[in-house]
Amino acid sequence: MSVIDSIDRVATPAANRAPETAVCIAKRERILTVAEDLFYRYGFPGTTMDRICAELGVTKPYVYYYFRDKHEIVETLAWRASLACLTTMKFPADDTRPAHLKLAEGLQRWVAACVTHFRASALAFRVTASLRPEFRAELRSLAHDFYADLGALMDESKEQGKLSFEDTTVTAMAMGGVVGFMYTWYQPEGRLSPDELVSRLTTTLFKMIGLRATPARARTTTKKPNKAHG
Amino acid sequence: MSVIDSIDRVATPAANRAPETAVCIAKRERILTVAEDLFYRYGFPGTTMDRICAELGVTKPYVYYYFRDKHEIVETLAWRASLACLTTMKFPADDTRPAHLKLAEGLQRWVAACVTHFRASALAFRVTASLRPEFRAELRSLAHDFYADLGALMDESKEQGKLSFEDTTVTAMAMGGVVGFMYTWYQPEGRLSPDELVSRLTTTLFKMIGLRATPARARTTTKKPNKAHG
DNA sequence: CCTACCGATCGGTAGG
DNA sequence: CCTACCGATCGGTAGG
Repeated sequence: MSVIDSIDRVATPAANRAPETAVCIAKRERILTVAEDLFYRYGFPGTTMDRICAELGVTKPYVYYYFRDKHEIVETLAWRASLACLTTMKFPADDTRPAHLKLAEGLQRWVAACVTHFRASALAFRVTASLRPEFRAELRSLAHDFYADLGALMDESKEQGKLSFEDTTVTAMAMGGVVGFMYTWYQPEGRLSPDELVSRLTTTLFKMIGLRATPARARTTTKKPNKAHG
Repeated sequence: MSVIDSIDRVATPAANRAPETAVCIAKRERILTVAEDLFYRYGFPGTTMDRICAELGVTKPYVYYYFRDKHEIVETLAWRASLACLTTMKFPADDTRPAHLKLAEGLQRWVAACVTHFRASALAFRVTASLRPEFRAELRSLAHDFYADLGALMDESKEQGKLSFEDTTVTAMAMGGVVGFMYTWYQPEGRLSPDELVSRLTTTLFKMIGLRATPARARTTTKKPNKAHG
């Protein structure tokens, strides 16, 4: 998969920098975790390298050992999230189920991925202007492929009489708004649990295309431990 | 209306600066037009005052004569757009139509306003981190009131058996995503005319809440002359 | 209404 | 001798 290859191109440190030992990877991930939260809260220009370092309790050369520059950090985050969200409409070649069943599963996965990665996926939209043009083009390409897959499944299901909607493109974009805009209002500690939110949003998407099916049980990958544990 | 009052507080120059003559207002508007396009394309931090001045063919003191600082420009733009989009669910006290008819009209107006102001409304979402906290709070308050009105109309219509949806808040937020996310994909010179886009998006919103009504003829206020003229 | 210029702060990197 | 890291400071540019 060329798509899977490209994550390494962005996310893997160059040979002359941090090696890929378990310790280095862990430190690298810690930087990413802190940066993700700061970028989400204060935006890309509003987050200084000094702030990231302060939050980590380290100095700048520490961070610059693991990342070439500030852009490599935000691009790694945005790329991971985009990859997680925008490959959910791909199915193996030997998957011969009818289109509307694949679509139902894909939409469910899409929503779940967007809920899980809502912080980082916000980056892909909000900091667009701060991203390098080449990287923006890659994100656009990823999104383009996703909407092509989504539109194809929608059209095929519609031809088979399983869906009802007016305009494929506008409806697909409208669905993109439903999940893509979530970062403006979603609060992980809010009224709904991640799984409940996924379920309700998936139901909404189904309704938008006239898909009559019950969403399967949601499965989100929450990094933080659940509140029920405390 | 306290809401209408507040536009002056933000948009009107202070007394010790530019007077409100027709010429001054026109110059001010020209700055806003140029800035809106640049902010939309390059973001708030990515748009330098030098760039705005270069685009206008003036020097910085010219711009600083009409605006106190960079923030006043972006806040004027964001406030106008937000006001236009987020007061569409308000109706006169003597409007005694059933809730679902008001809702249909309100949704239509909302979509039309978002299409018309898509550049500036993008600011309200994308440059959030760059806005002054007090101004962000005012935008949030405006949005809060809007969703309160929207939710009330939705609930009332639902009680009267005119609508079908699962969760009021999630559905309202999902609709917000449909129109709010438009700035990421809408191209004014694209396949659909503004009116066609408004019509299709309104249809999508109606479908999300099970509202069975035909959207009225769209009316968008496009500032640029239509292509059909050329 | 312009030229010239400031205080402050940014991302990134030198030597040790 | 290498890695991982520190204190100090660089050049360049932002808003004003």
